Amino acid sequence: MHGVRSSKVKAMKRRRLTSEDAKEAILAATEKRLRAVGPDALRLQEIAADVGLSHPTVLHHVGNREALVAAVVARAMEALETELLACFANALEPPTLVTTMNDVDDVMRRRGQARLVAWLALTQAPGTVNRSSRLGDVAAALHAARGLRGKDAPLEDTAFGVVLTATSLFGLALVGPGLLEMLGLPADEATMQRYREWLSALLTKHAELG
Amino acid sequence: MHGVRSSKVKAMKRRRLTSEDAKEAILAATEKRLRAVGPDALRLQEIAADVGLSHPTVLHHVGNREALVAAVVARAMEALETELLACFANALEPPTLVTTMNDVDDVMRRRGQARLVAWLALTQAPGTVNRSSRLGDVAAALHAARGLRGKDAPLEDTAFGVVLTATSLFGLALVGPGLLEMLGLPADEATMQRYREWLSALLTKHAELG
DNA sequence: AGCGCCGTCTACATGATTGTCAATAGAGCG
DNA sequence: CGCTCTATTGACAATCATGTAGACGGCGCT
Repeated sequence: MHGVRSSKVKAMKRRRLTSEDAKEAILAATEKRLRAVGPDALRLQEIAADVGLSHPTVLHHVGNREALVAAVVARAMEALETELLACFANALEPPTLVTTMNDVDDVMRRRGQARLVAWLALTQAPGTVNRSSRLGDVAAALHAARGLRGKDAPLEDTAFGVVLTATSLFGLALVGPGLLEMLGLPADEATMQRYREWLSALLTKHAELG
Repeated sequence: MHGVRSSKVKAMKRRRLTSEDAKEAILAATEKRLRAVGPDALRLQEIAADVGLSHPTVLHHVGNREALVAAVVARAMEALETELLACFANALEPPTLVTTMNDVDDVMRRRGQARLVAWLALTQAPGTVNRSSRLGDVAAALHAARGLRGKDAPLEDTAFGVVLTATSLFGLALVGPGLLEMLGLPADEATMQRYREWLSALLTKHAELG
């Protein structure tokens, strides 16, 4: 029933990982399941099964369930911020704005970060968010770049552009297909791509005019 | 210890509700908790305590936990669609676009519908969404109204405007405060209001130009 | 008042999940 | 090869949530 690991008395081949490898595998498996089912539905047994261990071994490495979730969340948020900064760093020297949008969309959808953020927003108490974020610096840099091209506007204008991009692509990643279907649009990748281009054009036009 | 309802053998004043009243109270309490903690963390005992009943009584009225959640979700989605349609019905004769945005924002944030939708998007299997939505008709009506004022554009342009409004206000309701803080903006209601005005102006300008 | 329906309760059964513990067994090292 | 260290595990404990069973008791009806 248990495949390789049977309940025979003898001849059980245990594989033995280093502490680091085991913990890394456990964190990775937990993060995967966290994106899929959220923190409440996380089951130590399932995580252990994914890694190929028993659940007491998981507890041995991470302490308890709460610490495991906390560690994974911290790790994932760190990765998210790094990825987003990479997207906007490219935006400072933009081929066009749409490539930045595609990058952000890739982070949100393909890498599942939108689901992760949504889980946190829904389950974590407000105020548990990352306080010292480098995203503000990026917004300031974007604004400075705009200023160099002549037209300058209040800093808040640039920041609102970032808010628009982030919230819309975040929302689209979560409820995009359903929303498009409710509107009678095809809920396929081509439509999503056209929307991103449309949104880019909207913001670009706004930035070029007053 | 239990306040009114003690464990004394005699003299227990039971209040007796009609079947409809009890079920309504149970659904209302469940919906409230569903918004707060999500479907996984729903506890029949807590719902029962909110209503002032014991948990077997709750089960007596709703059958089982799964049916309870299903009933509440159906009810809430129905209400959500009605509320959104009301917002956009006013948008057909707009004082300005910003009032529609404020209405939608009120539905999403104040009434907590954004959290509800997010829970569903995260927990329900994709494709469980409401298929026959009247939202497509509203988008078509909006587009027709635009056409009457001269400038006409592809229908998708109007639909994308709805997508933008819905996704951005939805995302703002979920992660707005945290995002604003990360950008160095004050995460207060005034900033949110300015953002809605900014977004309205953006779309209005787009609609008036090509 | 007597009767019956049914909403409500207490008590219990059942299963799932987290966490503990002592024993087992790889792997490096003398 | 034997020894130590510790990753690993099965068995167990404790808690909790869902669901069941039977008794209790309002409340309407005759």
